[in-house]
Amino acid sequence: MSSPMAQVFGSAIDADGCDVACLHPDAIRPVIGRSLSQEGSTTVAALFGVLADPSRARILHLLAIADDLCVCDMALVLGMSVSALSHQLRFLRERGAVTRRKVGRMAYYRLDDDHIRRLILDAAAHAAEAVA
Amino acid sequence: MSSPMAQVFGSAIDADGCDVACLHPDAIRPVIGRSLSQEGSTTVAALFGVLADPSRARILHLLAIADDLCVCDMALVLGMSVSALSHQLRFLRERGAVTRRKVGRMAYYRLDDDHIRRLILDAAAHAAEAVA
DNA sequence: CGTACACTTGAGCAACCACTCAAGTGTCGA
DNA sequence: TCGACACTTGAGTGGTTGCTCAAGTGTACG
Repeated sequence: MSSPMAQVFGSAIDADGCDVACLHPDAIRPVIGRSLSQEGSTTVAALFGVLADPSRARILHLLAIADDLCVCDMALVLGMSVSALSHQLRFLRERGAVTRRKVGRMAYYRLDDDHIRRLILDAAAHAAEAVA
Repeated sequence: MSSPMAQVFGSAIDADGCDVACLHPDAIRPVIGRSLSQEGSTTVAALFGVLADPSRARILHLLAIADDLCVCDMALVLGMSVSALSHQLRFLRERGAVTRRKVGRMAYYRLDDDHIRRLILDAAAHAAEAVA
């Protein structure tokens, strides 16, 4: 197996075979082998996919500014059904974005991914700027 | 109309009405009015939606490490059909992520959003780390 | 016990998405 | 002027997704 880099970055074509078909060998030679691999792109897309839905963006932003919230309170603040919320929280939990703490019949969710916290807070600030 | 902040951040419920129905008034009062609005969440989701597809992630990453590439060369490097690529490039162009420069019968695309450039490069590096 | 409650889950459905295929536009060279 | 070429576009399609609705799980409390 090759290095970790080669697993995420890599190309389907080899550098030598290129010169035959491509139009601008000089333009593409420097990037051959440095582009995102299929596998790497799937990982990247999955990360952004977590944030690429309005409901999930609101859930994650809410958890980013509050520490710990139960499903019922989140549903109230966000104005969405408990069922829809639970489905999304399951999705987020399976991807490691949030964790659940059960107390009696309640479930408290917490944002558990600093990368995602940074992304959502940054994007929300960006969106506020764009409106201004 | 209210301030730009209130357009992006805001809530469907008012702070006073909460105390009746919610389970943890103290937990949610601090976040009332600070959560992402429907409109803000749509903007945020649209931004991440651009990056939430493996093919688009590879296209954008390729353009992030190369200045300027024609469709044909991109198709070769990425190993995808020219038609599929053109559809995605149209999508990216409509959202302002890339710009097109036409020279004769060729079209050169360039990444034209620094926010997206930072996001894709950061995420790709992150993915490489995760594999290691 | 038994009911109420907080949450979860499965089925089903309408909307969306990324692709292929085929046809179309505009440019270049012979 | 003709054909090859680089790219675009529209139609169609299989797959995914985010929701609702209804049923189910487990806990608390009388």
